[in-house]
Amino acid sequence: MTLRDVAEEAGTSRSTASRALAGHGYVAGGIKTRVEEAAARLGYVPDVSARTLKGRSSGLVGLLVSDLRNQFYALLAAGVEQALADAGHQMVLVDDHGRDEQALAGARAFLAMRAAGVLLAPVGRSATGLLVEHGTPVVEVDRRSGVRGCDAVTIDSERGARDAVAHLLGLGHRRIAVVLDETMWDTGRDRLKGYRAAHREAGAPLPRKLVLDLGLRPGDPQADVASFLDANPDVTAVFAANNVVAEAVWQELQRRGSAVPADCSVVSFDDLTWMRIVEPGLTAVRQPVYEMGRRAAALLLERISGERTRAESLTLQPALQRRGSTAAPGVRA
Amino acid sequence: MTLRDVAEEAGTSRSTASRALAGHGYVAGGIKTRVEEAAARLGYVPDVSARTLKGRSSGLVGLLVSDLRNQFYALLAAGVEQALADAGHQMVLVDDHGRDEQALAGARAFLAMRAAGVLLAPVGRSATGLLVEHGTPVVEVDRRSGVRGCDAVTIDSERGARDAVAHLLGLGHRRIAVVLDETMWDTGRDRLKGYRAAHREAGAPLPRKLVLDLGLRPGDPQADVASFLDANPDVTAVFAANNVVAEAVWQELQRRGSAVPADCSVVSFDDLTWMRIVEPGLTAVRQPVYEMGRRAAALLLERISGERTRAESLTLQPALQRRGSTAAPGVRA
DNA sequence: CTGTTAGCGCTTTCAG
DNA sequence: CTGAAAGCGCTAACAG
Repeated sequence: MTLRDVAEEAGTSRSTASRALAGHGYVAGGIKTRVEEAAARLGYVPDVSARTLKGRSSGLVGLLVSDLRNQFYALLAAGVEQALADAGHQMVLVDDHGRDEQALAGARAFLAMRAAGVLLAPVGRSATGLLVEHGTPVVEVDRRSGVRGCDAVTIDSERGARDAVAHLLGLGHRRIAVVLDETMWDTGRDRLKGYRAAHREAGAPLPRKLVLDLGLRPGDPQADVASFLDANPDVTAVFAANNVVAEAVWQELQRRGSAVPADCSVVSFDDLTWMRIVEPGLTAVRQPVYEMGRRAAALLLERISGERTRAESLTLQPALQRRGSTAAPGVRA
Repeated sequence: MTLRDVAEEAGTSRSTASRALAGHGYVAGGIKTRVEEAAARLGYVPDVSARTLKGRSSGLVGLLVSDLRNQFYALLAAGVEQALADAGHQMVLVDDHGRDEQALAGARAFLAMRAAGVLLAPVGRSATGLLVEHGTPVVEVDRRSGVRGCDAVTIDSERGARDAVAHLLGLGHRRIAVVLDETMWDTGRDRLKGYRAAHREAGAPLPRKLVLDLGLRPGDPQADVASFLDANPDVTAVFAANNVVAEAVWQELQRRGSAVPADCSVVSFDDLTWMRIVEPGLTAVRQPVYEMGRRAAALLLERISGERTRAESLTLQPALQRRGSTAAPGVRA
């Protein structure tokens, strides 16, 4: 079932059929409908490979994430898909499971399929580099690798963290722990910066040794949280730097029967479904994740279409969502 | 950067370079390494479109889901991606947002890119039909459209529902409501069947009018649950047929201050993260969703490779996960 | 306005 | 074992 068949069915040449279906170029009205009817009758579906080979874009856009099972990335992917589909593009989704080799393999696949552009949410630096080098339009999402020439959409991590910690300080907490799982990317680093900045701005002394870094592949994060809390019984509040560590913290507090917020207040960076369902609701820094996906895709589409050539960075603002998990030290919700 | 450049760099012909890189066909050892080095030096990435055009498969596999923001589908997609990536395929993910037109557009896109196969999780019947008609290998996941010739992986909905409701009946409940959002697919229908079968098997009379169908695009599901509960104050337990309605039910019980399980027991079909985090844990029918994605992809790969030509159906078994939300009527956890 | 021609990058006979 | 040649399906000049 090729264009040739359609042309024969309509009694015309392949080029005319091509023009009739593509819409550009001159075609007589009568012929045009005849070709369209023939195509419909035969159930003709144009071959993207042939079109791509001829120099036009594949219409495919790659999205690389580091863990699709994490609701954060799922939402991001949903936003990206939405914006791409509206523009008639397809999304090729690759999950690197946090491994740089897989990220590279994904990037190579994107190159091989001549992807119109790529969105990168994992950012091992190597994938970004490879793609940019080959001239593929790239937008980094959530994290930045520092490679020049690519667009980026991020969320103001420092600001979100500062707001969260300032909220706790405002309630009177002075022994606030921060729990994170990486400081190698700007997300983790900036959230730590925000934690410090909030203390500075409040004129509160920066507690020593209240930073717990679980690492990206923790054996048993909840156990680590447990021993940390055992070692620091004077902690009255915890700032969890993302949804994964927030879960570990929450579960551990539950396990040991700590009353939240009476014994310990909790704030999470990243606001997922369960945080508003649990009792008392978990105070969280809401990130516009779906929106971030949409905006990133939009930025990429501008690049692809050539409307814009200069790299652009967008920073979205998070918002603190106050719920029952935060109160003054010792106070019940 | 084409094969021609690599061939020139290696001082050989295109055909030889092709054979050297592809691995099949006769190539002298020395030449082979020379070509490989040249390719590496130039950063050559083969063009999938050209390869596809030449008759080989695109290596792309489509996945159509109805709502990626729903964690169920995100997990499914993650499982699919994992299995596909292991086999060297890429996943093109389309979200139809429950609209049949979008599903069709997605299916057409899959055809246009000559997808090696497609996994269908939304199953408006039309997409399945179109793909099967064109000879694309199709695996239906979670729901079946009834179209012949495609493989399927589903979860035993009736059995899961029966177990859940039998559990409630065993605890002594006799006024058990079932809340669902569709009965047009086998998922909804079978869960309703299971609800009835459990009553039958327990010799319990089937309550009249305790079936609440919220519909797929409910205005305000929680409000509907509220008026239903108002109208049926004698209900002592609720069986929620999926994670979406479970959330509405849970939130409404919380809003009205009903004690779970003392005032009302709850079971959900589909076990998400939040259900084990809330207090008391939500008893749920655990579906192996990620596994279902992997198995479905595996089935598809068998079809694609031609190892198997007969359609095959797989049914996975769910398992009831008992938590605090279910107890005998009137009993506190 | 329409048809002929060439060629995108690759693979694959088929001679050499 | 290697190279020349043809062609996958489509589009874009360029003649007619």
